[in-house]
Amino acid sequence: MAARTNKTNISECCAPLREATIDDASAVLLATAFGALADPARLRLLSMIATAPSGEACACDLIEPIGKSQPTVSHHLKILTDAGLVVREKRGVWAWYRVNADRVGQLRAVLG
Amino acid sequence: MAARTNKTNISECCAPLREATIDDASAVLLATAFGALADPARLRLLSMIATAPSGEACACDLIEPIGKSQPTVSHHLKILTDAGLVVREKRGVWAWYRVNADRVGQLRAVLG
DNA sequence: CCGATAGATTGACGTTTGTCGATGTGATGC
DNA sequence: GCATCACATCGACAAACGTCAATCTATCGG
Repeated sequence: MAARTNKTNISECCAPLREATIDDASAVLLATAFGALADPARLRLLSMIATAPSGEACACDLIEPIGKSQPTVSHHLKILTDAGLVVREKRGVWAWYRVNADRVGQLRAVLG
Repeated sequence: MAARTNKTNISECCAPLREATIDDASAVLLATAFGALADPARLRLLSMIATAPSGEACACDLIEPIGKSQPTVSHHLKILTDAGLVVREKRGVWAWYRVNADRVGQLRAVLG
């Protein structure tokens, strides 16, 4: 329940790892976020969305290049969305995804 | 076997996700690396090693704060080591770990 | 040598994850 | 209304993962 409610709670827990020992609660949130990046298919999805000329990609164009079934791709896109790494917008019959640069930047900052 | 042999193969696959669609082979390597960060205990271990005053931490000092058994902590340290995120040096009876800043920077660059 | 200690390895376990086929939902076109 | 298409959700299953107790391997101090 309510995956959408707490998906952005990482907002204030992004001090670089080297600056302070991370507490357990923040570690759990960050681990979930990095977990979203811990799959080849999701990395390629994220990359394909990020490199789309218009800045957004239709789910319909992502299925075939990934080489997985439609439910599987939908599943991966949901994980990326729940992690806040991409944003979904439904337009008509199609679902369009674009990268949430802020969230990606937060994870990047943790490694800084 | 030979986890140490191929742990640095990610060296040349670190173009930012937004610059080019990542190929499958690189995605697998990167996913493994991010997977090493996808666990709360490992994030805290990495953080504790990174924040150690001397730049390195003894495994013996990492077990109690993590609150997991010695084999479990050893297992997590192995995953971090195999992913190239930390370097292990055995001195006498003790194992000392320090962060591999280059590798962390590579992952950071992928999110750049 | 011998006992003690640090840490890695093994084996077993419950849980989580990735995957797919089948089905559900909601918009589009006729 | 009805058929169709894009996508999400469900249910099932195998593989991978996190965990611990038990054991093995070095190293050090007597």
